Amino acid sequence: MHSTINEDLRAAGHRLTRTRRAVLDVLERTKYPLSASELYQRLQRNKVSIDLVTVYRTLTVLRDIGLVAQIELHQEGQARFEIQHGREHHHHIRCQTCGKIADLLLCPLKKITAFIEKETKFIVNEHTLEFSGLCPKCQ
Amino acid sequence: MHSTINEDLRAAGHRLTRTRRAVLDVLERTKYPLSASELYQRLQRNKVSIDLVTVYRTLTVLRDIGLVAQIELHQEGQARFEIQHGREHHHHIRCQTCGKIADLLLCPLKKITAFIEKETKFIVNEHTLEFSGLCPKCQ
DNA sequence: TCTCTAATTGCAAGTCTATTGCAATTACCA
DNA sequence: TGGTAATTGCAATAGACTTGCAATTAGAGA
Repeated sequence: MHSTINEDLRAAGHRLTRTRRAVLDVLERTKYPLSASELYQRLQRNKVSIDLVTVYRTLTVLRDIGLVAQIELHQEGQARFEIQHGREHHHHIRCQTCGKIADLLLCPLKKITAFIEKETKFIVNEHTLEFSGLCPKCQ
Repeated sequence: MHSTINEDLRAAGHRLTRTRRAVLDVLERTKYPLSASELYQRLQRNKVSIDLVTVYRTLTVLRDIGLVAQIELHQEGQARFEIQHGREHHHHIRCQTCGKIADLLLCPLKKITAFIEKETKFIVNEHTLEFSGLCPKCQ
């Protein structure tokens, strides 16, 4: 598992350091996308001393080579990150009251993307699709 | 047209001031969503002297009563605002190279929302759907 | 029209997320 | 083992957005 991650990093001229492993470990153990500062706090709790700046830089590298996905939820004011490597493309829903984030294991946008490309003459490379509402507990 | 806007404001305990009219005017004349600072610059160009803080506060009020929509595009790092009043619900596509933003006059999410509500037991109140890619000129 | 109150605004300062410069450290290939 | 490039921490900075507060303004009622 980590061997592929290592290869992906090296292919982009990067190294799989202790720091990066620690960041990936936290992300792999968390079932929802984390912000940089949440990630930093969890590292501290695990007695892993990594500067917040390094967390940001690590997330940027991991995102740029596609191991990690950057997610922006409506009006949250901060980016979140989750492991992408080995996971299906998916989206999220967030509770407007308690902030709980759940995965949506679907993406209904393939046909729509083709339609948009025809209509707008854009080439579509990415899309963002996030829902918000009230989770069962907060209703 | 402005009469309804006025009523909406008053219903929420607000006033339609010269300042708010100026902000709405700029938004109405612009065919794509503006950030607070872009809006501020346009006001200055029009010799309308409104503090940037007031622009932020105005946009918050207009958004909260539903006259204006707040849009967040992937990795832009700033919110954008556009007139919602009298317009169809729609989404956007943004060029990753030149930043051009185009409207997509469609929303494919009604059925999907019903499905998500059934699957997750969330009540869905909002969704964000934005695309990015390359516009015809930048391909 | 005048007055009074609450909403609005500008200015200064502050908060929070994220980035950059630079020197010290570390990884790893030859 | 040495040399070089990547990585990291620390300090400073940038940028979006918010808050406190005093001054101004709108407009409802007298």
